[in-house]
Amino acid sequence: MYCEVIIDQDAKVLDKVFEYIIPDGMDAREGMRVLVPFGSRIIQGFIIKIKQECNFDKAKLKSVHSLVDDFACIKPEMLQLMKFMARKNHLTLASTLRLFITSQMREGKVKKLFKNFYKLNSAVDIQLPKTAKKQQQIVDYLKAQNRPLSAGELAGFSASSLHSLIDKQIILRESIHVQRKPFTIRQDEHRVTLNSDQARACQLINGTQTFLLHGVTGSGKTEVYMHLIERTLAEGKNAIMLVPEISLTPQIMANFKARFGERVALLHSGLSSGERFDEWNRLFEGEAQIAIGARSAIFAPLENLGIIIIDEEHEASYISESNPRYFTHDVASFRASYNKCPLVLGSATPSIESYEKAKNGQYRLIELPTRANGKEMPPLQIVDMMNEIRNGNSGIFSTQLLFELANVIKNKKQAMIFLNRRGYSSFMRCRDCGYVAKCEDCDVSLVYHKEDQRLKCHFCGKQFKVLTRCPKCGSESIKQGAVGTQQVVEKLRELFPDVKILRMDNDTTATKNAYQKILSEFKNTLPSILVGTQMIAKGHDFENVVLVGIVDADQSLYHSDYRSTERTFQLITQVAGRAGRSESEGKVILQTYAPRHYVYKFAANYDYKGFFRKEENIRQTTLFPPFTKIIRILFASHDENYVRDLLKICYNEIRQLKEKYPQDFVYLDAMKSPVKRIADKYRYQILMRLKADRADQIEQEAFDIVNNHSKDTVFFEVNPQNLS
DNA sequence: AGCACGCCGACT
DNA sequence: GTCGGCGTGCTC
Repeated sequence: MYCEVIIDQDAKVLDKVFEYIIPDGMDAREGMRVLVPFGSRIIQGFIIKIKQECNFDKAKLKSVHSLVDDFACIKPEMLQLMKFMARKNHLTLASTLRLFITSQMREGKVKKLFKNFYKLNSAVDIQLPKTAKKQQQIVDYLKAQNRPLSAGELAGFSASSLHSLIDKQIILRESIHVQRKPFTIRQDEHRVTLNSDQARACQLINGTQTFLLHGVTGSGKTEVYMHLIERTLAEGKNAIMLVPEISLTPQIMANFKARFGERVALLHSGLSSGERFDEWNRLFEGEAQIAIGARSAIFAPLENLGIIIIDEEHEASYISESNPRYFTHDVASFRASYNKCPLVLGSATPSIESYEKAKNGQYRLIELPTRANGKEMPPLQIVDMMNEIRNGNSGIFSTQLLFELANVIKNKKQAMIFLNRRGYSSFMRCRDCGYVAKCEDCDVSLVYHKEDQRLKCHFCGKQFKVLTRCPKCGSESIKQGAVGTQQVVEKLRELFPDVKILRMDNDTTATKNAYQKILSEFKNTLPSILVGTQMIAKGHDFENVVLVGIVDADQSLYHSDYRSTERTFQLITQVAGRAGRSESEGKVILQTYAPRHYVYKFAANYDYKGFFRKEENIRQTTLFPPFTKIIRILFASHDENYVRDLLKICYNEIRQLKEKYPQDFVYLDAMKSPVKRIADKYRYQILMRLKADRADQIEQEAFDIVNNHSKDTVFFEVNPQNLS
């Protein structure tokens, strides 16, 4: 017997099938991990097929060295998914396979947690010399406890006394597999009866379709999900639910634990690798039937799926932008159709792509048009900052926002200030010669962080000393550009010196529990103001928050990205939802320098459909996704001449492709990347836009061209999220 | 990725 | 004469 093996190394040249002989008597099955001789060493691989014949020269074939496990860790569905994903996203098979298992299942870095327990050997009489006092203490302690104790529980005694007792066989050591218990918060379950919209949604969701559940903020989508999962379990099937990483808060997890107890496995980034493995294993062995987690939980090792749910489906985090690049929606849709189960995409502000699919019938649209608590969304006021400047106010805050902030403080309530830029200010610029401080490896402006007096590169993380004089012209008049969260906090502290002002962004939540600490501090202080980036936009409901201020709404608008308007709309809707969650009246103030932009008109009325129609129309006339496909081929290398030549060669061949399909190309050009250098690699790119009908075929041909010339300096990206 | 093989410079 | 630099090419 022979087998096809994928080597667990992701160099592109190794991304092919290698054949091996299965030795007689070896119980090798498809999906198993194996060790195989490879060149002069022995490495790990995966059997993806077992067969009677082989294609390779039999004389050169080697035999499988050994099996790593006694089970197939990759199930048949996942082997098919591997092929699908690798083809669709131009990935190596090995890097795809690796998504399906936990990291420590590589390199035999082992698996189940075994802990040593110690107990008295009942078969021998305990006779200790009187001098061995320490040893006697251990024996007495074990007698008193009358159960096996772990090393931790015996930590009060010295290891050497324990070891001599083991040598004398008075104490026996045994290794017991223990389950790591990553989650302990308990919460009482509160079950809500579904309202008629929710009940109707649950009834409609069935069969093998994809459903787009468009529910306004606070319409109770989570209740629908819980109900659907409950129903799925009752049918004896399993469920996957994906949520954005940032909404994997303890509160949400506690809700699901309360409802489903041990049947749910939670996969989130806070888990240690050991905990992660145990949760994975509970799913693999069928002990848990529900997988809840961020993006990667879509690969949960569950069979017999009865439903897949993607909450907040518009979130960018569902698109993997690095290493194995993939779209979670594609994977979910593959698994749903393999398991013949429904796929539910839920959002208050669906992505334009998804809503378009619902509109043309690929998805079935289900709406939850009313808020479960019957309250209206808080009124949203747009403040024209140009007007403020004309009236002599060039500060960060408008008079309206300051007025409302003062009100909040007077009434001992809370406010949230949202600003999507961390740091103190965006860049340092010389007033005299216009010099802007840039990272020496990345060709991007450095961001000024006042607290630690550093200039930081948000691309590569490098830090630099603050400039006191311009390195170019020597002038000392160096000025800061647009404001960041640090500066907002500083200004607020000046304005309201007695009020607690907290900041939450990537910088203040770097340590493990900082996130929770900031939130609970905010919650317990009245009055108080929380300043933050995207992070504060999600999930947390604070009943005393009566004001939300969006300081510079335009910020996400000016990314050279076709999705920036859509994102701005989603962000505003989400942030606005933080105000007025409770009895007290809420209010949202949005500051902008472009008050006439259509996104604000629709956002102010929470008019998703109106926004969709406008945005759809724009994308259609300007030929952007979902009406076209954008392909970006990035070439990056330390050697600038090399990339430039490579780019030229590939570009010429792709131009011939354009001549072959002249009516399908909307755009084609080659250029330097917007960020010309990252981590000292020079970046060039080919950009193309293809009409949807034949895009897949042309994409493949373009990929083959590029892949022929270079296998490791090229990055092939479809509809990339950011074009740096 | 790793590792062997291979073909040129300065060293106990 | 040899040790060792890293370019090239192969791994079932």
